[in-house]
Amino acid sequence: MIDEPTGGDLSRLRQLNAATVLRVLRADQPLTLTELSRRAGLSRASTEDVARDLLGRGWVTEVAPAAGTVGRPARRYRFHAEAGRLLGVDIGGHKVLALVTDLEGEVLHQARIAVAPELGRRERLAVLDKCVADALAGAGVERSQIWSTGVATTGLVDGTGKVMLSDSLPEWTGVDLAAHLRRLVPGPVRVENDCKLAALAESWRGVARYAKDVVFLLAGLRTGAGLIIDGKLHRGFANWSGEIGALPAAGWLRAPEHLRNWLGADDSGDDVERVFLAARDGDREAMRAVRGYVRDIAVGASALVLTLDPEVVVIGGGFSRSADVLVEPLRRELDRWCLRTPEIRVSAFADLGVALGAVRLALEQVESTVYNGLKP
Amino acid sequence: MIDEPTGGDLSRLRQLNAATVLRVLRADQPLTLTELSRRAGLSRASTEDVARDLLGRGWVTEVAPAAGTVGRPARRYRFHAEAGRLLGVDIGGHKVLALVTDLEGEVLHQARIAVAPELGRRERLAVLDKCVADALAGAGVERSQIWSTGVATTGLVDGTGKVMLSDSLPEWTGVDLAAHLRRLVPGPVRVENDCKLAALAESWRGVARYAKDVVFLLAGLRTGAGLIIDGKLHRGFANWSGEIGALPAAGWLRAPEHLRNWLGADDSGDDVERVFLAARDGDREAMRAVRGYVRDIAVGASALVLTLDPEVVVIGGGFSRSADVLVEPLRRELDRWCLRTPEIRVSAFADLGVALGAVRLALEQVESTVYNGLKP
DNA sequence: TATAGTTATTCAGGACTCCATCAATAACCT
DNA sequence: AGGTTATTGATGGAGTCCTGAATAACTATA
Repeated sequence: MIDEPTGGDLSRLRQLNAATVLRVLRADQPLTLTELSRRAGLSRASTEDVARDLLGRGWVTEVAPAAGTVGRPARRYRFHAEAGRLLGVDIGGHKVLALVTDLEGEVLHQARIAVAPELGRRERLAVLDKCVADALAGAGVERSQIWSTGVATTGLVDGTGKVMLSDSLPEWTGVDLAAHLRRLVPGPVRVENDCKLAALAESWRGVARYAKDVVFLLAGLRTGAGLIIDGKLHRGFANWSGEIGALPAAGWLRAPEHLRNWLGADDSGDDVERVFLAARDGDREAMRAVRGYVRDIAVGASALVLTLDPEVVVIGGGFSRSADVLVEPLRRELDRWCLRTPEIRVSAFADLGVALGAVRLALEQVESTVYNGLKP
Repeated sequence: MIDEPTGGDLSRLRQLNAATVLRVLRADQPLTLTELSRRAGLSRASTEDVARDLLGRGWVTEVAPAAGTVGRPARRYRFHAEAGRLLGVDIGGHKVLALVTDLEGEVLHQARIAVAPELGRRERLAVLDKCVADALAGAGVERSQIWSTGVATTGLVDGTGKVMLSDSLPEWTGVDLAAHLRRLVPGPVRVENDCKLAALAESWRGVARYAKDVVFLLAGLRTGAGLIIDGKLHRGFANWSGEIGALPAAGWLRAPEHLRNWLGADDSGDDVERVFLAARDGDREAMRAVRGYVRDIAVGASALVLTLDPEVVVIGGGFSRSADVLVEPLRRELDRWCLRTPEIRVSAFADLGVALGAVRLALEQVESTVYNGLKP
């Protein structure tokens, strides 16, 4: 959050203290000055000073005092989440999803538009524009109120917000999403790969909240991974981290074949669910197909786990709806290969995870400017 | 380095400033006050104040003014590396190595004792004691001058400094090295796995100095890995990171067989070098053996690279002496599997790398206490 | 209903750290 | 010996934090 705690000016100290007060306040909501000062490690007097300052800048607001307490009722403050809005967008193969949230990441409105995977670039961008407009309208928010935007997309993304490579959407390669979004909304725009953002969401407010090191598996017809290392999203030198699936020995390329074979010729994407349903009902062939799928997935997953030794593995993506059929076999397979099998948890975000990660990306941007500067 | 930049007291600001001045000073050595103030971002007056403070505490010393400059010669300061000593120990299968350094990590003396791999636990610990004593005597340093100690050992280490598992030295499992060393020297003692520390050394003052993400491969009859992620040593939840070798699909278990087969029945460890020499001389069979070895190693290495997308891969360990025969084939194999092949570099530490990593571990301990507190 | 008890708030005084500025000082070069 | 250049030292002012005493608001109890 803070770039370099290099010390310096007196005002720098005030900045740091203001930042901690804000952080404490955001950790749990309405606090009295005395509580605040205790948790921030400052004297009451200074805390008051800082609070007045933050109040003036619009970062915090006052809440009605709590009733029914002994003594003079204390003023209570909370983080002013309504001061600005965040936009998080998930551009997937089958849908575009836009979330408008407050500065806490609380979702105010979501808009969703289904699209065909074979849709062209221009048309997809048009859908994106429409979806963002819908979300803003639904939340009753002007474009100008958006402080920061996060965008998730399939494919690998470079540092500037351009899509470098997308094998599921060939037409998508080369799109400069950051530039496109910047025309729509003010404030910074950051773009990132969908797996990575789903991982970020899980470590932010998902099932991996308290873990420092997390492996997130996006399980679907496409298999992907996102890594949280030391509490932060790991990107790597050229943003190609987590691409273990490219290694044939990892088994991820072959894995979905087991499911497709069971389905037969009709390979329409949405039908894959049927295998899991059948397996749950005890269909022998379906169970075998699922087992084969898991066995293949598990090799790559084990490679990730053995490399990083994470605290928890999170299963997300389309197949996570059928996680009850997947988790136990996966655990058994990981037990087979790993020195220490991490906890396995299933995402609880349904198909919102990626978009929430995008929101988190937007929020990180805001936090980084807040915590060193407190300018806005 | 700094736990929580929580701000707080006025004295905290002074601490931060003192820490930055020290950091600046350590980055490159003798500096005048004006230079120091410029780089630390403080006013000259404050810098002087801080410098006087640090001088009084023994953290910096004065150097003779530079001659041949115009104007009044400025006082020059440098980090007082002689204020304390560090001890770094590498306990390997075939040798015990102890380094005594100053606070910059400059080696004052090294002591080395060769041991047989089959040596028992008590005897090995006795050798360790001897080696430490030799190193101290050779450097002319009293035990009491040692501020901090780092220990590298084969096998996996738990958080308290106990060896949890060592397959190369079965008798070693369960040894409480931290406790043992604490009886020998004052100050904190930290213990870590040898691969991890070799990686740390490379990112500290080795060939991976400027990289944020590094995969270090310890190539020898045993293959291992250490990971630097975001500039820090990655340990994982239970300190089992980098153990990709446990996965059969990674090929690391099988890899040395290629070399052993060429060598024939006489499998004495030191002879492996012969394969590489023969391969360099053009022996067809030897070349085939080396190629097979590299092909197997490369699968696991690719798994690490694809997972993390590091900037550089460093080859260390016993075989790094023959790196000229290994690097090119390895690069070709990585090209085959990886989306982006990182730079490949060869360690320049010969067999000192692990011990230097141990020194770095000791130094980190000192830095963490220095930068928040400045007590000693 | 009045008073004691409890907790928050407000205010003033004191201490510490940093900065800007200016005069004094020291060494080197010509 | 004088000029040049840079450092050193001292002073005053500003910003921030802390402590402690006085005041304010509300509850509980007689």
